[in-house]
Amino acid sequence: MPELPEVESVRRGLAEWLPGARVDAVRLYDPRILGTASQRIIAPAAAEAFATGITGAAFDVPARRGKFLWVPLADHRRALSVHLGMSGQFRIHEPGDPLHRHTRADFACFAPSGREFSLRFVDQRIFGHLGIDELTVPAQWNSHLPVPAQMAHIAPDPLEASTDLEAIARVVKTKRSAIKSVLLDQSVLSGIGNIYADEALYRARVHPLAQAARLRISRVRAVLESAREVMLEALAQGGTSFDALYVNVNGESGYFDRSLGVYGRTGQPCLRCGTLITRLVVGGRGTHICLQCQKPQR
DNA sequence: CGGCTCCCCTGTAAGC
DNA sequence: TGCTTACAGGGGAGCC
Repeated sequence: MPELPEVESVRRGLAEWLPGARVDAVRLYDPRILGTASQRIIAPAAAEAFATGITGAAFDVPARRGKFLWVPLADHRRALSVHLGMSGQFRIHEPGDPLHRHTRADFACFAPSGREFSLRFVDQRIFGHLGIDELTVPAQWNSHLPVPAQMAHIAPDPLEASTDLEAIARVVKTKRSAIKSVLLDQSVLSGIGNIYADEALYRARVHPLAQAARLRISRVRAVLESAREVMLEALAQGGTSFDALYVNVNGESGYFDRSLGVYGRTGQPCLRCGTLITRLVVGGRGTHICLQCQKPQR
């Protein structure tokens, strides 16, 4: 499932193709991709508005905050907003290529070079989302990044230059929930999903159920820095999965399994101490820890 | 505020 | 063997 490093890989791939490209036609194969879990029924007018809003526009350089992605339109007032959800992928195709089974939308594009290509959004589970949205600068973050209005509540992520992890650590310290739940709270710090939350806690040797407010600030700092580190490493390994006709974003064939310390390693020995990795549930999410390395009191 | 639960969806896997 | 059920996960809504 795409978290920050995977979404950034996708963004970089799109950046090779989209800037300056004009959208000649939009085809929505499944309008549910415009909806959300609570708004699944899409009025035909809404689907129409999406298509007409994009058609004729030119794309600018794709941007990202956390797991959220958007492609500003050339007027710099609106953007194609994207969340990959669990299984969302972008693929670049020749216009006539056969459609992948789970293609939900297809943008016929005309590049400045004169080349035509097809930008396709593929999403098996339809947890992903596409939209068209106004760009705004959220007031609550110390950042000047214009983001789609729907994403205004999303906090900056650890890879943004203006993100101050020390300040984030102080915010985390005010939370009474389990540290893992705080890591997954995209309004505190964005980009961390279930996998990297487990990895960051394992690296920093912190128990996922530890109450954030009761952790020493140095431990919180260590967790946040570990999260940043592990995501940077993943990005370095996964950043090259894009070629002329194919975007690999689903993680199934990437670095995932190779470099993970605890995630998905239930029953296997801890790489540091050999203790068997345990699985528990935190905030409804499957959670993987080494009971020896991540003692509750630490 | 925080901690639940449910929902969206579908491929996979376990259980009967 | 073939069916049914459980489960996974990100994010948002609603409730206590």
